[in-house]
Amino acid sequence: MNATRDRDPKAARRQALLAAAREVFTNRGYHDAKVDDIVAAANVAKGTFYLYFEDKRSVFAELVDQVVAQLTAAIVRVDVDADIQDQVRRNIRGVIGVLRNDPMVVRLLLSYAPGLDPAFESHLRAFYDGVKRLLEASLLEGQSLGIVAAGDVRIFAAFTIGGLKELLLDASRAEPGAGYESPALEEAVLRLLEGMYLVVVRPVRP
Amino acid sequence: MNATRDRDPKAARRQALLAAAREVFTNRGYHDAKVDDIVAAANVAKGTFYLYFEDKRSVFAELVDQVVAQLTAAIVRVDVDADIQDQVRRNIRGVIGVLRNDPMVVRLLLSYAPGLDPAFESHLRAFYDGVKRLLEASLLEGQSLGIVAAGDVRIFAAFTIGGLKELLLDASRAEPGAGYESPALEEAVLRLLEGMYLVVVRPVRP
Amino acid sequence: MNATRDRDPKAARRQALLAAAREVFTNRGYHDAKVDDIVAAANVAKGTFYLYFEDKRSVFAELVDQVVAQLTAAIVRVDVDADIQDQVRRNIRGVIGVLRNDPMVVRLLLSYAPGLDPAFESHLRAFYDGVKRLLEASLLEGQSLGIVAAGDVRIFAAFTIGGLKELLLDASRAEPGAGYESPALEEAVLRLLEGMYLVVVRPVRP
Amino acid sequence: MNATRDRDPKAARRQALLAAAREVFTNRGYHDAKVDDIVAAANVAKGTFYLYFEDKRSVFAELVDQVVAQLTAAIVRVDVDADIQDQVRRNIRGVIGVLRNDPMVVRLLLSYAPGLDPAFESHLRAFYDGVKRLLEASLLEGQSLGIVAAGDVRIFAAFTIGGLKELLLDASRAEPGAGYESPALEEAVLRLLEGMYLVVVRPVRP
DNA sequence: CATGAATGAGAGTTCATTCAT
DNA sequence: TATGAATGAACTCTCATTCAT
Repeated sequence: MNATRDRDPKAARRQALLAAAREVFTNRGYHDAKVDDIVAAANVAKGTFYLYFEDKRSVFAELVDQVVAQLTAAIVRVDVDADIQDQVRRNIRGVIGVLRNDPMVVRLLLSYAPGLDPAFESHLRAFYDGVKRLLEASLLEGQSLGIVAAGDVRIFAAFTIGGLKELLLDASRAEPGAGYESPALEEAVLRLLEGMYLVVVRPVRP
Repeated sequence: MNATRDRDPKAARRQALLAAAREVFTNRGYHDAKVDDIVAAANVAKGTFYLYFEDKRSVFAELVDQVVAQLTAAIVRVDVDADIQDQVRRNIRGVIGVLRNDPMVVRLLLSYAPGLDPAFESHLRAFYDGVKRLLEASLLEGQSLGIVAAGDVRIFAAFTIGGLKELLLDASRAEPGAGYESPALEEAVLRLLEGMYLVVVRPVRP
Repeated sequence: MNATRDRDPKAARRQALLAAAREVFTNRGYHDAKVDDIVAAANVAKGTFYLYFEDKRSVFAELVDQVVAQLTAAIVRVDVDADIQDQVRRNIRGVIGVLRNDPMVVRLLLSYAPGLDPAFESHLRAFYDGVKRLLEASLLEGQSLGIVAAGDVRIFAAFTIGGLKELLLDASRAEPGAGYESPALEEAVLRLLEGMYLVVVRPVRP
Repeated sequence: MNATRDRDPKAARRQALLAAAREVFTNRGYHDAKVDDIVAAANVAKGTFYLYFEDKRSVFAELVDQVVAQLTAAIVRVDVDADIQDQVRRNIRGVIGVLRNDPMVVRLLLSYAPGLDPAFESHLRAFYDGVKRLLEASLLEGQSLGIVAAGDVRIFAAFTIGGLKELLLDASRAEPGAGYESPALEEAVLRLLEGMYLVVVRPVRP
């Protein structure tokens, strides 16, 4: 797993810088994180940073992209011929897993903060919009199949995403043992979604 | 109504600066908003700014406090002896009203951006925590009264707040006529909450 | 003459910075002149520099423009109905006067150095091209009037301009009393031009 | 012809670097030419550059020295017992030939730019001074022989050198066919010099 | 000899804050 | 009280040079 890191020193440096940047961005936020902090955390000289990244913005963008990729991989389209609840639960579990795996990402994604950086904002917005559209499409399909309640899917999607973000942010801040353990969280989210719009009982198939 | 503004020129300046700051923060975000922009929008000299506010951070904090006050005023504790649904609806309407009244506040609150400024972050966090605790307490009480479903109230509260934020952010960005009009929104949110945890006896329809 | 400097403190600062910049650019050249040097020479803080000038390049451009304006004012179009030699001599005297008045300008104009700064180079080139075109046009007209010898006016113009630049650069470096005094210089240049292409004997007027 | 390059790989590298440097300096100017550009053009690693040259400045100095050597070789002392005009013409042709042979040298020499680098400036100045002194000496001798008109030889020399530089710079920028072909240029320059100070007995035309 | 990753001293520029008028 | 010119610390990014491999 660490083959890359061990064998390819260049990739290792890159990883070290990314890790340092993630650390610093997480603790200080984008603007308060200075390139000096990042290189200090990575134990390299300042110039080295610019050997691996175009500029400060681009490291941040790369970190966001990593999370996006993980989330994209974690979400699968629901197959209506299989067990719906199980798939929804799996998606929930996947998303929670990605976000909890490393508390930094939640805060990162929460740094939506309009005006961070015009170029960067569109980057992050694009991701959210993508997820939202994906969810909306799924909900629409679900409605036509009778497994999602009637209602404005945009509202369902926005509420779901916002709720999840906030919930996971709380979870990321909670001490272990505070009842935010993953399986319980999954169950709770599933319940909420069921209450909101999911029609749990599988439609009878002829 | 404009008594303050007309009679007390000092307070008027303060208000003008606050309004200008709100405008600029809304359009540019906290970091990209320069004190120069604010004083330009307020038509005052730069030094004047520092006669009314400690520093840039403190204007922002004050704007947040204003919203907090409005929200606090908009939310009333549910009286279980009166019509529950009606009161919940009124609270929803109040919150939506405050936030939609001026799209800036949503973005403002969304500028949570950890690390904006250590001192400031705690300020904003304190507000959220306050709202969250208020909601949690209400839900707890509701549970004991049987009008809120069983479950972890922290999860209910977090999900509700996050969902509302996201939803209202979408609404603030939507064109008029896109179906995000207030009454419809209220209704939709009420339905969602009902599904999630509210046990509401639907008024009997003739 | 110093009314502006005395009465308008803002203009005075600007002048002080321009003077400091001229000094520093002259002694160190464009690239080696640091903004730090300029503000040190002007006895102001670094930030002050940027209150009066967009950036380093623009001070330099302004200095060049000053010289260009002086030169433009010093050169008058030759009126063929008046004493030609006298007018040519006056132009020579004017140009020499401007350039000698302050040795810095010669070095400044010699800093043509391709690649100084793409944006700046075109600026300086435009000036040279303008002067060259003006001279070419005058020579062409002179040829049609029989007061300029036959030949390629572009070559005449280029040689004249280059020769003058080099000569005045030498003069700017020479100690006083080395024989580069203005009247002698004027006479010598006039002789050179006469030899090169000027037909000195005024055409007989009918 | 390529003996050096073929047999001595070390010298070949050196030549490749010099050629690359000349190319890059020509296109970008001294300051805008980065060592990275040079090694990229030479297809060598960055460190290699420093195996062959002390630093960036010294490559530039060496290039200047090359031109100096070529020019020195191209200029022959005029033998007053032989055909004067012919020898002068040959010298002009030689100088033009060297400079036109490769347009880079003209721009290079024009990059005089005072303040490029204190140490470097004196280098380039020394060359100019050398050429100027050589020309002055020749002119002085010519005057004593009655083939150069009376006048300040420093002025003759400076004007000649500056004129030639400017003229050849123009020529280096002109499209082919614009009338700047070498023989015509030679002839024109000769005419100019004759007019300025050369006392030449025109060959009798039958 | 060759490499090219690493270095780090600086450069230009910004902007929240101060303070003499 | 109001002004706005002045400040200067701080930041991002560059690039000639070094040196371990």
